[in-house]
Amino acid sequence: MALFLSTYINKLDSKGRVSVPATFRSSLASSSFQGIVAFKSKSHIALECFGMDDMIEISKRLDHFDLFSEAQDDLATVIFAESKQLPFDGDGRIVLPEELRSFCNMTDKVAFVGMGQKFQIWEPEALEKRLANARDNVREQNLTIPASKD
Amino acid sequence: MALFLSTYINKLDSKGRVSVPATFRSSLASSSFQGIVAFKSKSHIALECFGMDDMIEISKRLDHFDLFSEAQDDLATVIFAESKQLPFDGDGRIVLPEELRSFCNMTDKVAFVGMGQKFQIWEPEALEKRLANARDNVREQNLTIPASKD
DNA sequence: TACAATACCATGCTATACCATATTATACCA
DNA sequence: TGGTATAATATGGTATAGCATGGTATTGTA
Repeated sequence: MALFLSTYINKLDSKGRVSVPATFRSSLASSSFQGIVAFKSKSHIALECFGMDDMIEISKRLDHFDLFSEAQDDLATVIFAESKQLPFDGDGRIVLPEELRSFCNMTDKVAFVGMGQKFQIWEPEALEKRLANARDNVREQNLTIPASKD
Repeated sequence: MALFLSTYINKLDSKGRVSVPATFRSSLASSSFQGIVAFKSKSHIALECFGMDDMIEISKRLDHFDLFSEAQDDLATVIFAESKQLPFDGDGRIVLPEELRSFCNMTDKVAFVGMGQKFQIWEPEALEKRLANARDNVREQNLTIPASKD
């Protein structure tokens, strides 16, 4: 199973290209598509990123709804219509489309943030603020990780 | 497995021709028919599109209704009788028949909208409204992807 | 024979595949 | 433990192939 850890900051070139951290790429090596799938986060000014296999998994779960039901339609629209398929080039880079870059206010550098099964891409300064905020939330609410169900 | 992702806007020429996005075509490469199947959506001013292999799959699902029940008959009529088989030309284009274009109020551009196992074709401005609507529905009803059953 | 549908061809553009360099991290050896 | 060699990674630039698009020819049909 793919597991994305740690944070890496890489450079965005004039064409919107950026190297995906090598450790993230190796997590996706066995995927059916050499690249990532990205879409705008619903809760942050950032991009949510998955491997293609996870998107297929999501698609299968949606099959539990009736094919033309409203819920199925709304979810599929939000998730799939607004996502972008970003293939690796020969050197492990992706091209971040202008639309996604401007949504995140990205200029010359971006941060890849491991989140376990998925990862996010942030404008580095926005990420700093978010991290400080997340630390506060964890401290104030004494958030903990649930015990294993095994 | 074929998965349709993202949204692409392509030009409709004077003969009603339009390029199917290359990524969608490659999802259909292994299909038994080189082209798509399209029919008018029941819930939107848009076209629902599948590969031929998925139409066969839908047909199997309909078998779960009683063979001569009203529901089965209605659905089968709407989906199969009113659907059009649109073959690719040598350059990966389809011809959208006048009847389907006018149903969607299409003029010079159309949007191909990935929905996972299917895709839709929209008049671009109508799509914008639909996207906003889908986002609202998901937020208001707290729709989420069902958890895995594993 | 006239019309419409479809197959075929031609072109500009853009995405991406390729190559070349710089930089960093790692491994090896003293 | 420290320094150096080496390999992997990140980055920058260029060439090319594929794609979207426009047009023409040919076939079938009424």
